[in-house]
Amino acid sequence: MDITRETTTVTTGRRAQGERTRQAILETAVDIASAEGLEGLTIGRLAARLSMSKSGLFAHFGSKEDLQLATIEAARAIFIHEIIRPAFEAERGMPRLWKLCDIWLSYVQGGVFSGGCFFAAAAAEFDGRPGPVRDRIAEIMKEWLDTLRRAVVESQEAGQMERDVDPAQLAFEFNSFELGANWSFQLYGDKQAFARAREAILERLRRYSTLSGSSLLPPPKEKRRSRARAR
Amino acid sequence: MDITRETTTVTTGRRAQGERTRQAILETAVDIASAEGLEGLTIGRLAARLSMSKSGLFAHFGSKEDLQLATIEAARAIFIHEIIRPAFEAERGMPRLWKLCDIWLSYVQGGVFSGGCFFAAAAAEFDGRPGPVRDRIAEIMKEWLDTLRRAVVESQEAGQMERDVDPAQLAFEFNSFELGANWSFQLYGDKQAFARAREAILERLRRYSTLSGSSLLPPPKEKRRSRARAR
DNA sequence: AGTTGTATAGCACGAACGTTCGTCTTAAAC
DNA sequence: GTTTAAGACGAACGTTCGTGCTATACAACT
Repeated sequence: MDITRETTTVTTGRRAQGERTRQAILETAVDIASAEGLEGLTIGRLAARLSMSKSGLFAHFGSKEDLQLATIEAARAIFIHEIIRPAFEAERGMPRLWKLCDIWLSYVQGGVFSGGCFFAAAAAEFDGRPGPVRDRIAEIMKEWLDTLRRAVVESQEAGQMERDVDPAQLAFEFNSFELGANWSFQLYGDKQAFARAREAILERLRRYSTLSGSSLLPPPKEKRRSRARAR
Repeated sequence: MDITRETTTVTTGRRAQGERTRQAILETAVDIASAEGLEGLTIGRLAARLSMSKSGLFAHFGSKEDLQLATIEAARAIFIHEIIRPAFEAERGMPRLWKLCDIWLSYVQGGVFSGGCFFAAAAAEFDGRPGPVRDRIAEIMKEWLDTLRRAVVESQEAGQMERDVDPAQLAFEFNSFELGANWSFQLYGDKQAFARAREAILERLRRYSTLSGSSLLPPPKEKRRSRARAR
């Protein structure tokens, strides 16, 4: 409560230009980083894209690492705003679980970040470089995995999913499908990968559902066979 | 045979020295690249690790891109030697399909490359940078995906797997599990991820198997369970 | 013995990197 | 109207990058 008031007081009372510029920088930074990586996110390139001087831009962050960390936070905010929040408007349980996966796939497909999933790329880039950046990425991805796992648990608690399903196992599998779809799309431009991921996820949701023909999930595709032939 | 003698004898000929050095360079290059990425694979660092001069090393390759491409080929050779070849010793059909997945997981777990799967890392790094390097990586990963898909088809032809399974779909799912396990292990050091991937793959193989309780696959539960707990 | 060709080293280059510094502008505070 | 400080700038730092040129050590062949 105090914090929000504090920030508004500062921004309106004092010159708001600094924070506004910083925000514009981070917006561009997220875009560059998702395509070129957090290391390819260069201060010079960033400054050029924003028609700023390197030094003027750099003054907003104490170091390159700080810039990377701030960029990660900005990407997390977008992720929460674009995926978590809308998915949580769905009813707790299987609908929410499905919507989490569905929206995630849509957000990669729709190109919210031009380089695919920001965190998948960042994780692959930094998984071998210890430090605060890697730690923060790992934390955020664990948040996501935990959100999936909790949605599975809640599905079971709501009596919508069989109880002998291991939530962590299912979360692992769903996350893997998303990584797989992202990988296939980024490397081959293969849009069909999203359909494959959705099919894999839905197949499992239906199989573990306690309600046969549940209206909690979208209706099954008609002839899966004929579609598979056309390739 | 010759190689052991070669190392002891210096008089193998000046002309053979070049290729031998080149091979030693690539061996180290693959290791560095798997951990630091193909861009982090720096000529200076590589030369330092090998106690060579930058220029002397550089002379073996016309450009950095050539070095990257040569490193990719070296990694592919290792991949074929360590995974494809031993898996193809298994009987064509489900045993081979399973062994492909199983060995892949073992090879990441065993740390053949210190940065996890070389190609998963390279694909993530280059998926947004057009050029020969990216193209070659995409080709090689397609080879792998195709190997999986063909193993599925052969399982069906051998009458071991239900025919209404879409081979490309199953290959996508298995590849996703492998990417997921690699991701989880690299980011969290989570060895349990390999057990999860194996469980997911085996579950599907058993479900689609035409032979219930098939001896073509490892037996369910038992040791794998207790092993998964010990972490 | 002298020539030739290969393998490596030495050195320097231009560019780009992250970073620091001093300076100018300008809106707000007094 | 003067003072203050935030914000942006240009120049330069030292380092590392990839990449050329040139020289040398040595095996092979004439």
